[in-house]
Amino acid sequence: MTVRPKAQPGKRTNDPEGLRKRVLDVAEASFQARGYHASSLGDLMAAAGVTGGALHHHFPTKKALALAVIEERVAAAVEETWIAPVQAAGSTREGVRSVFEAVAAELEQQGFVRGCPLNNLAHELSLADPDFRTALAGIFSAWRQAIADKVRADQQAGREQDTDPQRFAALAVATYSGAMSMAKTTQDSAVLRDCLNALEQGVSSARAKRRRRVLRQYKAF
Amino acid sequence: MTVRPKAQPGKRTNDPEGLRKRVLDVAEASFQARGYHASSLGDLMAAAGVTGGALHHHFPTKKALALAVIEERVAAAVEETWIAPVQAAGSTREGVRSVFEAVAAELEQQGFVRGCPLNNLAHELSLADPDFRTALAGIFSAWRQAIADKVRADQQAGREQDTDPQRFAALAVATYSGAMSMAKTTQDSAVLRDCLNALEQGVSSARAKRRRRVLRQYKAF
DNA sequence: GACAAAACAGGACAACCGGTCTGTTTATAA
DNA sequence: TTATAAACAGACCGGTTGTCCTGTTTTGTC
Repeated sequence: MTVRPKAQPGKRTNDPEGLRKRVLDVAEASFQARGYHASSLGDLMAAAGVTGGALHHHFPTKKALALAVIEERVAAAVEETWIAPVQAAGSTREGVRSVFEAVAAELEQQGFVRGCPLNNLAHELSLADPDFRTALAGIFSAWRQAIADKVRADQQAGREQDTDPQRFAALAVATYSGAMSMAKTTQDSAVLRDCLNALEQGVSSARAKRRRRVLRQYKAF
Repeated sequence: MTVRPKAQPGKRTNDPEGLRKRVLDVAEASFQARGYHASSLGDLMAAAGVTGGALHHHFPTKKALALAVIEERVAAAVEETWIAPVQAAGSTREGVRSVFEAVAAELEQQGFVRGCPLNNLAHELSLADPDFRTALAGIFSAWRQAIADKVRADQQAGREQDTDPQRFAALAVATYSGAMSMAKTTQDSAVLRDCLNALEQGVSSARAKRRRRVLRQYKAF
């Protein structure tokens, strides 16, 4: 995985930041792939090329390590894959669509689904420890708020007047989370596209829907 | 928790089915509250009042126990709380609404959120073992199919002509799963109602939406 | 260079985990 | 009753886990 400059006997170079980063890299990946409880510190140490003493120096407990992964890595992942793209998009719906499609494309390319980092840890740790729960809830909150803010920006531009920002944000986050959950379980990213299409059809094709409804009523009787 | 008829020395009554049920009860609850890896067989044995020999007789391995919980309990829970109510409802939307509201009411009544049994285990075990993944994926599939079938029934009754059954089913399941995930993390069931409202507003208020859109365009310029 | 603090090495340990094993008791059928 | 298998009891074991502890090396500061 990551290259570790194995010191020949007698030479050592202290690199606290680099070592800390390596540990976080490995922990993030292992928590994502195997979960918190199934990831042993021994495995992480071996994978990161780090001794017990060094690990304990930077992260006194396993919980401290997980908390750092959540606050520094999971939060950043949500920021990078969701918040920033939505903020940069021309509209909320464009942003949501682009994220769904980007994630689906990435999953299809890499061939398997590891799931959403936030949801993976949220399910395993929310009830295990109040500190975990608080940290994870904060990320969910920021995620939702970013989408709601984007809806409000749309509304100030004269769009989405009939959309409740908070509700839509909740729906978007829930749909994505649930879709990723199913995608992980079925190992098939198609459900992501199904959900996106259903989401868009439901909330934005009002005109087409009304036309069809009239036609159908003719045929129904 | 459950009453265990502790045998006085010399008297014992074999009750294989009852013992098996007690173990499954305890395992289901513990897997739900603490997760699979965080539940030790020792704890389960103590909680169920069962010895190691008895446990091993009915469930040779921890994996076998978990598989039984998934196939017998989690599947039944989805059937009971989702599939049956939706099938019994007058329409898909009524069914979905009633389930969301029933779950939200139950959560508010009991004061805290344990999360969705299926999603909890799906996140922790889907990547851990192919057998787990297959069993869990089957439950998701049945869940989705039941909703999709209900939509098709609606369509044969002349409704929901503009709804794609598969997509709507995926959206409903994903929204519920994701909402429960957030509810568990924030320990607040309000997000369930937010998602339900957003879901219903999005897919069923086409007429009202169109009216508002026209009015807004007047004001916008 | 002297010195203190930070960074790291690596072993030790006690608790715990899941599984196995042997033996005993209960139910079933002949 | 007797044989036969199922049901259960309870101790045991090898391996693992997270954490701690002592010691050594590097780094920064005066």
